[in-house]
Amino acid sequence: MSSTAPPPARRTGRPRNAEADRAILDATRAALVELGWGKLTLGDVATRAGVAKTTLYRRWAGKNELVVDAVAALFDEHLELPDRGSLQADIEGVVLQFAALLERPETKTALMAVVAESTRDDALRDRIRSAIVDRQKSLVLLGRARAQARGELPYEEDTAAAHRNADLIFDVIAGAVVHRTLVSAKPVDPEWASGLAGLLVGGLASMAGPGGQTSGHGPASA
Amino acid sequence: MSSTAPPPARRTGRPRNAEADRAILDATRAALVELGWGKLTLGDVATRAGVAKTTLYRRWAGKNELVVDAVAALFDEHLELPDRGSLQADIEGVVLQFAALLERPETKTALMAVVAESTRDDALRDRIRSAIVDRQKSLVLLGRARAQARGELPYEEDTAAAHRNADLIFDVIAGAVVHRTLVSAKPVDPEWASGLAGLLVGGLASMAGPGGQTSGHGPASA
Amino acid sequence: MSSTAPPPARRTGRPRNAEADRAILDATRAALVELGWGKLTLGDVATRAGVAKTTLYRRWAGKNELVVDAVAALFDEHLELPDRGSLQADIEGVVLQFAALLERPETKTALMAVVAESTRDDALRDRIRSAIVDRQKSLVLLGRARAQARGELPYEEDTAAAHRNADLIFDVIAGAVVHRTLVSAKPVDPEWASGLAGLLVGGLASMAGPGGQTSGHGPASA
Amino acid sequence: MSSTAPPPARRTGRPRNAEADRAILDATRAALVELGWGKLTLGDVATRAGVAKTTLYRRWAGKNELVVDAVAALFDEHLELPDRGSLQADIEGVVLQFAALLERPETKTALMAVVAESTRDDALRDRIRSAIVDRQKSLVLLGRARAQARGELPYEEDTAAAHRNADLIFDVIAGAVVHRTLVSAKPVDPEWASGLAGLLVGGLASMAGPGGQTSGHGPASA
DNA sequence: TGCTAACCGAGACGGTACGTCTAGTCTTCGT
DNA sequence: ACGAAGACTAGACGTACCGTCTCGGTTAGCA
Repeated sequence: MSSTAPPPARRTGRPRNAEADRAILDATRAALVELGWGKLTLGDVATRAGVAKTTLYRRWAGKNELVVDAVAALFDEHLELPDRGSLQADIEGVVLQFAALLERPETKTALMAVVAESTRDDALRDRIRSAIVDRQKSLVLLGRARAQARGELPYEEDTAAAHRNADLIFDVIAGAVVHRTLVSAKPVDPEWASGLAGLLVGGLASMAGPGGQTSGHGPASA
Repeated sequence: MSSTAPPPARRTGRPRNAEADRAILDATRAALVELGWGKLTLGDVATRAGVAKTTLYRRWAGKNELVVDAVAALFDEHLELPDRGSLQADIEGVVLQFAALLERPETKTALMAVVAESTRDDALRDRIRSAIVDRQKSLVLLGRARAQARGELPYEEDTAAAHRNADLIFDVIAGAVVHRTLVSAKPVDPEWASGLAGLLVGGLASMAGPGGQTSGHGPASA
Repeated sequence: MSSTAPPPARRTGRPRNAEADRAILDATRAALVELGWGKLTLGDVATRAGVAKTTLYRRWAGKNELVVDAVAALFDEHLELPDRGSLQADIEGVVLQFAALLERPETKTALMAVVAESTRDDALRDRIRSAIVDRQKSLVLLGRARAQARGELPYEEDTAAAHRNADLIFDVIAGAVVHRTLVSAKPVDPEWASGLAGLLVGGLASMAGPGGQTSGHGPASA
Repeated sequence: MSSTAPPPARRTGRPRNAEADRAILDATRAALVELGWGKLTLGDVATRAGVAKTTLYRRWAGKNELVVDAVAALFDEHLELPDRGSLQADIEGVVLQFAALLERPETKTALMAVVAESTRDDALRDRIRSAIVDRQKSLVLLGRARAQARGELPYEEDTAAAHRNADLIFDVIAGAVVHRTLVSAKPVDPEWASGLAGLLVGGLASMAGPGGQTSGHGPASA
């Protein structure tokens, strides 16, 4: 999460001011909310943080890296998955939790901005994936494991298929929430979350039930 | 969809060069693919279009407006929904079609860029919605109507619930495709499309079958 | 004095609006006073004159020509030389008269502007000379003739020397007044005019008296 | 003479590159000769000087200030007054020296341009006065002191009158040379210089002789 | 205690693009 | 043919940030 290149164990000289890191990331988030990605300038971030521009460039390589780091921290804190007793409830929980995160202006702006930028920058995409996306995906895996333990879902024997399935569910949940929030610009309220969860639980059940195939070219409910 | 301020029927003075509009929008798309949103400069667009910068600023207020107009045209051409005989097949069709659109570099870059910018600009969001999103949503409505005609889905009596349901399906399909493409950065191939379609058809069936409830906190398939 | 190319007696088509010429020149002078040469724009002049830019360009070739024409008129009106009875008084008179002209903001600004431009444009310099300078020089010749008639100055026999002398006196008077007004930025009051006239009368007398030499490398009053 | 805001002894930050100042002023003079005031662009000056436009704007507020500084340097180097043994010869010397300076294309163009602009800008006029004019005036004072030491001119007792007198002589010399060069567009050759010097020496002698009055409304040679 | 290496702030540097403005030309309509 | 309106190309304007580079000064840890 921290800097681009973790300093290779310096031993001498004045150590870096640890407070500066925090001040810079805070300032980045604040500036992002006020100005948006396009108007965000590193000079302004430095001023807000009470730090010289040099200091900032000494620690991050550019705007992208800085903003990804600034946003990634938010995802660390706010994603967990308390066991709510059923797959339906667990899905509703994670949907609402993710939505709450996305409603925060800094998250919304920052996430879309870095994702947009990542369409042209593979390194940035990898960075986003490891810093943000993979953390969310683990929740999906956790939810599935719980549902399997409860007997709501069968244990998957084909490992590759299991992977594909988890990826699909993850893209559906995350994508739907993001699209609802940012594109449709409508609220993710409990009712909507329940609808989405119901759709998914129903779909998963139908796929698991009749023949257990997770993917196939034939009709799903034939 | 056309220019920012549709000229209010001027009657005097030299008329605007209609070719210029086309040249500018073409140049914008080309520059977008080569350079990406961040490096796109209006001066460069003007040069490519063989037009003075002034002409460009006379017709569009800024980068956002220009790019939205340049991109909106792409969405006009490529969205249709041939009847493939089943709900499952129709969904697969729309998913693959939308994915094909998103794979094109100019669409990918441009769409994400304007969406990102729209998180800070309500006018821009409305602009995107009317130019791009609403057109896609009509495909969802068409698909549902066909499925109902075929007997695959029941007719919804509660109009409000029907609306909510269509919105949900739309967010799920569009969101999942976008997330798969841009965030997960994996291909939307027929297999994945089939999986998604199967999940949705199953889910829709389960919601319609037992009690027809679109939202409920109880287990979906108990 | 009027347009750059005196229209060669057109006979067909709509005749030019004669009022427009006057309105444009008035607007030019007004704009010149308010904005100065550097900030004067032809578009602004056209607007002030209630005339299209095209009309303006059809009649004058550019900024220089327009401003010279606009300024030349001012010099027509204000130069005459009533006989005040002595060379000293006549010089004081012409000095004060010229100074009064230069104090007017439009004259000051305009004259310097076109003179400055003329350092790079020989055609413009000739234009200025015939329109403005030569008119003033005739006053010097008139004053000398009167002084000779009164017996204050001897008749010059060497015609070339007489010419040189008149040129010198003209440069001294005009130059001193301009320098006092524009560079030293101090008023040309009667006291100063008297001092200058006294200096010149004394100088002329000393040159005419001892040997009549207009040029000589020896001391003037030894 | 130096920069717009003589930096009040900054102590922090990277110090300014002293060579840049010289390169910019040199480039300004060169561009002025080639292009003239009207076509001179600061961007071009920056390019010629091998310097960024920003650097130029950081040190001078605009075209006027830059050109005044660029020209003022010439006056520093090229104006001095060697003692030539007599008032007549000293005046001839300063006239020829000043004329030589004015013949140089950059001086001619630049001086007239800034003087013209100064008719609308008091700050610019003060700048010109302190940077250029006052330096020339000191030569007049020096010449008078020498003439007084030689006994060619009496010592002035009335200090105010002495000031007025010096101002008059200065306006006459400078004004006559400028007018001859720029308006009459004729050369300042030794013959003309001698004529002007003779006129002045004679005038000064006549004013000093009879009654010593430097200014008066009565005839000068009564 | 003193050395020394890495830090820090400030701010100038060469660049690039911005969005605006003006010059001077061209095109259309209406008189 | 003219006048008015206004679009056109071309290019300078002065500003804002970029990311880099000197500076003079500070602050640890090792000797």
